[in-house]
Amino acid sequence: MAWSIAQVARMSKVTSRTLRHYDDIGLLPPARVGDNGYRYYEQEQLLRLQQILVLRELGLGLDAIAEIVNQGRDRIEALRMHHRWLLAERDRLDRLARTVSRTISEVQGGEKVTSKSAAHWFEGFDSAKQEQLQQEARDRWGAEHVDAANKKFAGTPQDWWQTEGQTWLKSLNTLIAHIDAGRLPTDPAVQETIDGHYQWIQGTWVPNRESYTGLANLYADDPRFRANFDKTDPRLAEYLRAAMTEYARTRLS
Amino acid sequence: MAWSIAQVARMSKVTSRTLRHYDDIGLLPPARVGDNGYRYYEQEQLLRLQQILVLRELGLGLDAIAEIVNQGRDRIEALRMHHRWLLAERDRLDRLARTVSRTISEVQGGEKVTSKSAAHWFEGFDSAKQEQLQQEARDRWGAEHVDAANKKFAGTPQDWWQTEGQTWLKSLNTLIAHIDAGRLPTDPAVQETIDGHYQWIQGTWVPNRESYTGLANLYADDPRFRANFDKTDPRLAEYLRAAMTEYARTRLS
DNA sequence: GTAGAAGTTGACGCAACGGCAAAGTCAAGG
DNA sequence: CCTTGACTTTGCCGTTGCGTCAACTTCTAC
Repeated sequence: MAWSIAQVARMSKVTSRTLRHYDDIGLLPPARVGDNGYRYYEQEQLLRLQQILVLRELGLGLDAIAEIVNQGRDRIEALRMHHRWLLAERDRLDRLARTVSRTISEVQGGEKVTSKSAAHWFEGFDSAKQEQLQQEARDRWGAEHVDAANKKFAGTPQDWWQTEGQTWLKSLNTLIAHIDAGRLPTDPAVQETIDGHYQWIQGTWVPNRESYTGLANLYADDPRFRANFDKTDPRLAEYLRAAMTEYARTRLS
Repeated sequence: MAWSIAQVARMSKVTSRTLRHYDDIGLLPPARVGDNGYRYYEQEQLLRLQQILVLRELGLGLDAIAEIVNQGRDRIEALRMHHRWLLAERDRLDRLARTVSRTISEVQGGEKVTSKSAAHWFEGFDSAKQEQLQQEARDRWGAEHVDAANKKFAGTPQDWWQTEGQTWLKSLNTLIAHIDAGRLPTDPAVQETIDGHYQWIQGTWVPNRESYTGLANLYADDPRFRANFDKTDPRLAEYLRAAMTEYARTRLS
């Protein structure tokens, strides 16, 4: 079923002016615009609006919200991530309340304040920064193509590794050869190997500098990937991180 | 001890530019300005800054924050109020997280959405409004003069009622006479009686329209006051509320 | 047809800073 | 004393995300 702009505004407590603004900037286009020029919204738009409001609540700017909302391909995963962010923010507010409690005690105690104790007065105010959440989302979706490829073969990470992963293994063996030859991760030959990986990735995902760097960190830090790399060669994970990070820095924006 | 602006900025994670802005608008003047023109802050200012940051975190505008921070005369009470607001906000974020959890379940269930179910998607987004918190603070301080007068006599609310309250009781008896005479709360004679109350209050507190209205509501809604009014005459509380509200509307700004 | 509600677009203003420039002050080292 | 770099000042401009308002169109009920 479809809702008019006023109905959506009432449900969501967002003004119709804001909804139009979000349409203007492409953040939340309506499902359709009638012959009369009126906007009509469907379930898909309401779900998207909820995501927007969560991220707005968490203090993100609209450009960051657009990026996160637009790039998510698995809605359930996105919602789970938002849920986790909300719980983290809830816990931060709890910490804030505890900071105020502590202040009450100190003021009642009439103690002389020092630089050290005063610093405690501001614990919890340093909220999750836009960049941190944005980066986490990028890391998340950077890993998505791996999950998607894994799902495609309807198997476990080990299955992927034994099949599609063999292509990737060839690249890894090349990297190991680079290591044995004493080449730095920044060496042009190493970067060419990484470029092969980057071209391969583009089949399902086009990362930018930040998200490709995020993927590099994921390979090195996530136990699933780390275990496989270490099995092949214990030097590999960190070498790969350095090489991919360099590639992202010099060739991506 | 005194802190420079950069030291305060580092402790509080607020930029020095913002601290200067707060000085400019009178929200947070420094303890003193040195001969060199530099701002120096003391414990008092840090405590005030913490309050400002709490209220900012809760979404209040700076003008509302100024009002709340400036009017509080009992710091401990103010901090307790802020603590309570933070806990309420924390609980709201918890509700938001639950809303997202519910959405996850519904989307996974693939159910068709109705107007009724969609409305649940936005539960928790309606945060505490600036006006609500402002009003609560005004109510709080509106009641403060009663508490202060009560403390002055170092007794219980009943003590106050038996002593200073007798002056107040005379006004109430006049109001009861107005009721018996069938005069509406808006009647000029009634308003003159309320004016007597207003003049009496000014000994300890100068309310504006909103805070005097808040006091009217406090008298009618707070069990301590309500019980005393009902004891005198069951018609009194609501009549007083209406009369004081009218007085505030027509004579205060 | 009329009136009021609902919706549109466009434009302006506001709040709360962040960033930057220009200039002054301070402290340490030569 | 001079120099340098860190720290601080004031003033000004721009940004972001709306809220408000005006002028106009569309819809619905009487």
